[in-house]
Parts: sequence; C-alpha cells; structure tokens
Amino acid sequence: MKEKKVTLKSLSHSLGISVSTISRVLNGLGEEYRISKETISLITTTANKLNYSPNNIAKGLRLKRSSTIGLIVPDITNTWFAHLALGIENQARKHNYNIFLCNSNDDIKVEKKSITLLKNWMVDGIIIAPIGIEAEHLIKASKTGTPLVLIDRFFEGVDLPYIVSNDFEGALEANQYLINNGHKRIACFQGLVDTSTNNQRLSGYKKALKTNKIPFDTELVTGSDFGFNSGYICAKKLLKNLAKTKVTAIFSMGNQITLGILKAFKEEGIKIPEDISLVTFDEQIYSDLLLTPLSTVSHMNENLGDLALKMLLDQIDMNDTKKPKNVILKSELIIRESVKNLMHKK
Amino acid sequence: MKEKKVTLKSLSHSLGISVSTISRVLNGLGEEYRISKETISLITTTANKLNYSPNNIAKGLRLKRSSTIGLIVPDITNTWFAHLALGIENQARKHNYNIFLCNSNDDIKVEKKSITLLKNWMVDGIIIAPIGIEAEHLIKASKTGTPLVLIDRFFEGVDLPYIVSNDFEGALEANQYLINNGHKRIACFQGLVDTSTNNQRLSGYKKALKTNKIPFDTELVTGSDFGFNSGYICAKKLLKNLAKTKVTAIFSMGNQITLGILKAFKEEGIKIPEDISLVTFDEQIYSDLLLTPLSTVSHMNENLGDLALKMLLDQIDMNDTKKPKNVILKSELIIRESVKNLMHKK
DNA sequence: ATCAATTGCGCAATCGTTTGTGCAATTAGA
DNA sequence: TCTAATTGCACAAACGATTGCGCAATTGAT
Repeated sequence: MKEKKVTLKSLSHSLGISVSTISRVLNGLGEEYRISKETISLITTTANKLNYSPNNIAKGLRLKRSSTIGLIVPDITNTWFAHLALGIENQARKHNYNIFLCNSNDDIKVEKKSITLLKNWMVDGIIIAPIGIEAEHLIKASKTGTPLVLIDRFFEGVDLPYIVSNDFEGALEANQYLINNGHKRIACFQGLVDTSTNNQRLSGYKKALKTNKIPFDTELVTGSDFGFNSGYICAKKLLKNLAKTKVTAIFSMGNQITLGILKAFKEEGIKIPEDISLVTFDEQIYSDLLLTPLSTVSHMNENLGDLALKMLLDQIDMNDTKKPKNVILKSELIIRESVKNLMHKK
Repeated sequence: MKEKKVTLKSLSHSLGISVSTISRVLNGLGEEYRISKETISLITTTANKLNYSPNNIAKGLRLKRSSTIGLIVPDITNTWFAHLALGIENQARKHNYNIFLCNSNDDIKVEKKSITLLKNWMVDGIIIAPIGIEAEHLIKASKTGTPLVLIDRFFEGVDLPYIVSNDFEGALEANQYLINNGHKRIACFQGLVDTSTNNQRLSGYKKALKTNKIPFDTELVTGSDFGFNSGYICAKKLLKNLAKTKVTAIFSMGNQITLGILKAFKEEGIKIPEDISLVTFDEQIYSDLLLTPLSTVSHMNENLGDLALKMLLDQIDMNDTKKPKNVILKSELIIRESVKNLMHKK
C-alpha cells in the first residue's frame, strides 16, 4: 500500500548510476563535473517521472542550513502581525524559503523556548517581534550564527538590526492633534509596559503635553497590555472616575485596546466624540466603518514583510560583511470623526 | 568568536563516554540500559551545564519524523484562520509539536507545492483548509503516510477526516430570518465558487427560498471569492441595478466580503438596515461595534484548534487503527440591528 | 608505440542522531 | 577454581543528502 519514498539511493539502484552523479546532475552541476549529455537527460527525465524531490531534512543536516526562516510574533490573530506574516511568507516562497511560525503570546519564556527550538531546526535566520524586555537570548542567538531581524520593537543600546514604526512621531502627532482641538486632559491607554513600542508612544504622548505646557498626570496613564480586555477594563474604570479626572479624550496605543474601549462605551452608552474623543494607533480595514469612524495612526506598510525578509536574506548571504541599516517606517495620522473640537466653546 | 555547537559527539569527547551512552541517558533510557547512577548524573549535569539540546534535523533524519505538523490556510490575515492557527499552535506546543505555516492564497498550485514541501520536511501530519476544488494530491498524501485533517472545507465523496462548520444550517437559518422579516428579494454574495463552504451556504440559501416558495433567481447570486474586493465590486453593481432587481436584503458569505459591502454602501450613502438589510457569515469581535451592529452567523469556535490538533494526533498515534469521526460544528445566528422588518408595512 | 591529458563517473566521508548488537569486566553459583 | 550470569558500556550501521578526491578508460600528441 505505502509506496516507498523515492530517494537518491533508489534512483541510483534503478538507473545503475551512482548516487553522487545523480545528486550532482539534479543540482545542476552536471556540466561542471563533465557528466555526459545522455546521462544527464536520462537522470533528469526519470527523476521527473518518478517524481523525485529531495528530503529537506537530510539536505539540512548535510548542508547545515535549512532554507527555512523562523518567524516569532506575539499574536498571529493581531491583524498587524498577520499581514506581516503573510508578506514574509509570500516573499519567502519566491526565494525558496519556508516559514516556521511561533506565537510567543507576549511571554518571554515562550519566546526563549522558540528561539532555541528554531536554532535546533537550523533555521537560516529569524524574524522576531520580540517581547522587548530582555535581549540576552537574542544577542546570543545572533552571535552564535543565526541572523536576526527585529520587527516592530527594538532594544535601545543593543546592536541588533531592526525595522520599526516611528512610534514616537506617531504618538506625538496624534496627541498634538487632540491638543489642537482643545483637549488638555488626555487619558493614555497603554500596551505592554517597557516594550520599545510602548515606551516610544508614551514618550510621544509626554512630549506633546510638554510642548503645549500641559502637566503630565501619571494617573491618566493606564493599561497593562495590547489586548482587548486591557482596553475594556481601563475604559470602565475611566468612566467611573470621569468627574474627578475630567478626561475629555483618549489616546489608545493599539487596535485591540480600542475595541475594548468601544465595547465598554457601547455598554455604558458613551458616545464618541460627543462624550469623549478618541485617537488610536493601528489603522484597520474597518476603522472607517465603525459607529464612529476613528481617527487613527496608520503604520501598516504593505511591503513590510518584503522589507524584513530582504533584510534577513541580506544578512544570510553577505556573511557579516556589513551591518544592515535599520529602518524606521513613517506613520500617518488619518483624521476622521472621533475627535470633538472643544475650541468653539470658548 | 562563534562558539561551537555542543553535540553528542562533543559531549562524548569532553566526558570520555561514548555517544550512544550519552544519547540513551538523555533520552531517559539510562536505567533500561543499566547505565550506572554516577554516569547518568554526570551526563545529565554536564549536558545541562553546557546547555545541550539536540539537533532536530539530525533527529528527524534518523527517526523519520519531525515532531512538526504542517498547517495550510488560504489566508492568515483572515481572523478566522488566524484564530485557528493560534489555537493549533498553543495546543501543539503542549504536545511538543511545532507548526510549519503555509498560506495557499486560495491558489491550488501553491497548495500542491506546499503539500510536497511539507512532506519533504517529514511533517508528522498536516492540517489543511483546502482550496476545495481538487483532492487528488491530498488523497495521495494521506495514502503515502502523512495523516491529514481537513478543516473548514471538505470533499463530498472523499474519505478524508474533516472538521467543518454547519454551513448549510447556518445559511438556512440566516435566510429564514430574512424571510421572516418580510424579505423576498435576497441577494446572495458568495465566496470562492465550488468550494464546499460555498456550496453548502448556497444550498442553505436556496433551501430557505424553496421552503418559503420564493423563486430562485440566479441573477441575485454574485461574487467570486471571499475577499474584500469581491464584496465591494458586487455591492456597487447591486446598487446600480437596484430598481430593476428590487433587492431588499443581502446574505453575505464572509466577513471580508461584508466589509467590502459596507465600504461601498458608505461611499454611496446607503444605510443599513433602512435602505438594505444585511445578514453575514463570520462573527467578528467588532461586528457589534460597526455603524450598524450586524446580525451574523457565528461559527467561530474557541477550541477549534484543539479539536483539529487532537484529531490529527490521534491519527498519528493510532496508526490507522480506526477512522476518526468527522466533526460538524454548530453555528449560531446572532441577531442585531442590520435587518429591517418589512412586515409592519402592510 | 608510449606517455600525458582529458573524459566520465564512482568511492567514501560527513552532518548529528538513534539503536541493535557485542564484548570485557565483575559478580554469583557450584 | 571454573563456569555462568550479570553489569556497564562501546561499536558501528543507518537515515538521505552533498562533495573532495581518485581512478579507469578514452583521446591526443610525439
């Protein structure tokens, strides 16, 4: 019932030609090794007929590389990362690479495990959106010969190539926009604390306040991670203390957080922007179609995947020749209807 | 600079103990092979100290399996598949399996390539949401020893284990609901033609019409695939012919299609449900938060990934002992505000 | 006719594991 | 003291591919 897998050896047997010759021919080295035309065509045709295709595992063991790259993201259900993954995968296919996918769930333990796992699979390189609070394992991986590209988050003072969004500018612009519309009490709904993404966006928020001489109130910064629940819970809490805090606008650092906010608001009958204004990071395909079309900071880039993969392949090919240039993607503020202008009220 | 990888051989060298003994000890076979306590503890401690971890590729070659399972989905950016992938991956990690991810882009050629690729990686099994129009390669893969689980789509008359949603019932219920609200001219926005998903949902639509003695009008069925653009284009077309077709409601077969519709409607100033009613497949986390909260058919299942993986692992472990039981997941109609009741008008 | 160069391909090692078998040294039994 | 059983581990083949090297047979030069 089970057909035997066709291998070089089985081909060798049925053709009466040595394994090495067959291997060379199928790798296009026939000419170079002066294999005769007839032998070459004999080998290629029967290989095709028998549907031979090489065992990647054996190949990997011998060559000490696997034509595979590892991708570690916190959460593939986050559309931002899903788009990233799709882009990388499509691009990888063109270069005959394949993708090993790992979700880290924003858990540093899982991330570490994934790294060693991928190394044991001899991946040729790793693209990772790191948790962001620890870099030792990444530095080590890079030093021991696994090219690395960080994406979305980076480490200050750590020399690993990265592609990130301009989170600082994005946050600055978003908050300046709120301030321009007369908002002074702006709640900041943050994501995972101490990640570069969060730090940068927080800095942008603070910078906007500072340049406009608005005092920074640490109580207005809440949130624990980039998830739906974090947004939902903080929004409920916000509403309770509204009288005290006098918040008129929210700056949300992520799309899942924002959905949590919207859910809470819907339950409590709060209207955007009539009751509270909102600007959020992460443009989504549906941002425009929500009850209130949202003003968003867009930092989605169509060819982000291409870029990341190219950066990695360069490292793989160039063998440490020169350092890759880090990339900081521009972000763009898309203005819709979720911010109320308080200036008219003077 | 580059530290050498620690292998069994290098351990053997530094300990003066043979490779085979070390291998056995590290695989927990020390007792069985009567290796002395001292040797065992010596080996385990130094292995830990030197941070040994086995090379998966070499292991795979020797064992002819890889502790890896392949996952093929049409499009990882579709949240339904992303959730599936996340579930499978988390569950797989618990069983010490890893995931090889492939996007097929709903392209049968890519799907076929992915299958051979995964087989060449000696994956222990494959979970696939197939394009759905051809099964030969899948049957062959299954016959040649790669356990397979189909998900989301199946093939009539083909004996491959599957997990699917009850698309027929879901569509039937959705359309019955429209009809109960007085709609008789219902446009059907379909997905990829000839896939089981599409066929089943279409059958449900037709069945609802038939039992209510509403004639089936082939002109009311449009759409080419499950993407945003398909919905957008068809919606625009629909609006042009509205006077002629007298459509009062739309049954949409997918969330991306629906977003396309909403976009088109927004551009044309069409209101839901005042101007046109809408029921759609695929509950989303934001379905409730759109301009008009959508009535949806929910067939997302939290533990779908667990289920699929379990089904696959059973096959892997049991070695053809018995056939797995196919699973048909229930769907649920969630009623919100996107359907207008025409009955009051009498 | 002799020797060197070329042609055409095969041998065998190697990658890092696992595993069936074998073998020396120790202990036990008589 | 001699044989048999047990203890404790090592040898070597295998998985399927790649690759440096070598060697016989043919061809060409003198």
